Amino acid sequence: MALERCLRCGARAASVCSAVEDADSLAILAHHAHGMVVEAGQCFIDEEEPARFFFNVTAGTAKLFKLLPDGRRQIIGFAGVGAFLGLTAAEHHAFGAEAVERMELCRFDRKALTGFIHECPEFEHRLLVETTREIGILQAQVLLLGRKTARERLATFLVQRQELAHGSDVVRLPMTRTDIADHLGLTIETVSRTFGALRKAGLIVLPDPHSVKILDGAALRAIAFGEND
Amino acid sequence: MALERCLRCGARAASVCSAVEDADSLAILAHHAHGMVVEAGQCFIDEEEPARFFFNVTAGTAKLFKLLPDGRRQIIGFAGVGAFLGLTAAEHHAFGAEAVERMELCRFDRKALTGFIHECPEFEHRLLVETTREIGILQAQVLLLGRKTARERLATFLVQRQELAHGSDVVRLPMTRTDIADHLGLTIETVSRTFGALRKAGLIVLPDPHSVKILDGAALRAIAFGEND
DNA sequence: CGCTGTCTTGAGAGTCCTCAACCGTGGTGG
DNA sequence: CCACCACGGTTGAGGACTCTCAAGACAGCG
Repeated sequence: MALERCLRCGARAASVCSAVEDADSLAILAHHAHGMVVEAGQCFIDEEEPARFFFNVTAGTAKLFKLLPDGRRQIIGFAGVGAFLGLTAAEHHAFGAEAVERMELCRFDRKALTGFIHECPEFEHRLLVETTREIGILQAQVLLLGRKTARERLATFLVQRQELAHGSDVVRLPMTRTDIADHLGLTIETVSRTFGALRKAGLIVLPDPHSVKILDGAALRAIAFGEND
Repeated sequence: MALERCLRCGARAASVCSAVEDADSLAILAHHAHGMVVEAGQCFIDEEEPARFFFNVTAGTAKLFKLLPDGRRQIIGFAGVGAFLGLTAAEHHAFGAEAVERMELCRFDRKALTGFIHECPEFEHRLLVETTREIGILQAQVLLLGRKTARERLATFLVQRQELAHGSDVVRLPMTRTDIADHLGLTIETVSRTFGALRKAGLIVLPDPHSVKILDGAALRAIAFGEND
């Protein structure tokens, strides 16, 4: 039954759902959950679209983006396992979402879940913690885009990715160079050149375009935090 | 008594406090509130400082900023009447706050208010709405910093300021050119030149450095949203 | 084997930054 | 009363970082 799926969910520990502990409430939550798969490159939230669903990422990675009429794109962030998407102050989404790699999602009807949230203070509390954390991440991104150089931006990105990988030396980058560029407010060429510069400086190795081996994490962090050029 | 002060508070309608409606809860909230005045230029939150207090802005405007070790500054946003400051996922503040003009604040002890919030679901719900709104604002700022030109950034800023002024043609800018530059990821010279360019184009008039009269709001919005050059 | 898509690398251009001078206002004090 | 200074803002000239345009390398795939 549905409840079992939630209990066995690999993303449960990382997600807001872990706030729901008692079996009755979890049964209700499970009842509203609809599992789905999204293939790489597929869009599952359209910017400006009415916000009908919430999504919980249970596998894979998504890119969240905003577009300008002439096609310029800014990737607001990447959503990995445990991310909760679709909360919005307005009645429509303020950004689009597209799978970077094959994803598994848990979809909730927005109206139904909104009612459930109101009756489950622990869930709402956990959401508040998550939105607060998200604000901190976005503020850091604002600093990056407003005041950091290309080199500092890429170093920051790599440090963040390494933290997501629990400090492992080898970091996987499921997104393309274009995605990284649109995330860091740069062009694909500048991203590529800056990767090359970090490699030449002996800070990283690039076995292939979708993974990085970090040789000198301390130096990378120093660059990221603006402690030297 | 304290309750009366909350009930008569001019910022109440605009703030999260309006979520607390019943008298008993409001009395508890009022009991934790400590009114204070901060003069222009004074700092009331230091970056990295342990987060001991929440603040509710009841008058004036603050700038919220992050610094890099070499002095580069990014203004994350401006906090006006009704803004609730100090929510953080970590135990210390991730940004500093300084009064742009004389301010009045309502200060709450973080631990005490956190306890209150847990017992007042309406308050927590309202905080979630506000943090969600804040996320939307920050995402728009990320788009601005990552992908907009200087002209588009300043136009966006003026449009936002006009909305805060309820659409009035004459918009007050309490902050300095340096503050605007640090908010838009530009230099003071570029801000000044871009103001000049918008003035020459007949879109705005600058009676003095701290106010703008908007002559062609539609054109300004078109520039802001990237619908033309 | 050619096609497609992604990434890399190079050369030149452009937007914005840096450095610098100048202007206007307000406050201070001789 | 006015010289002087501090501060914020404006304007100009030159430079730099990143972008644009372009070509080439490489892997995957029909």
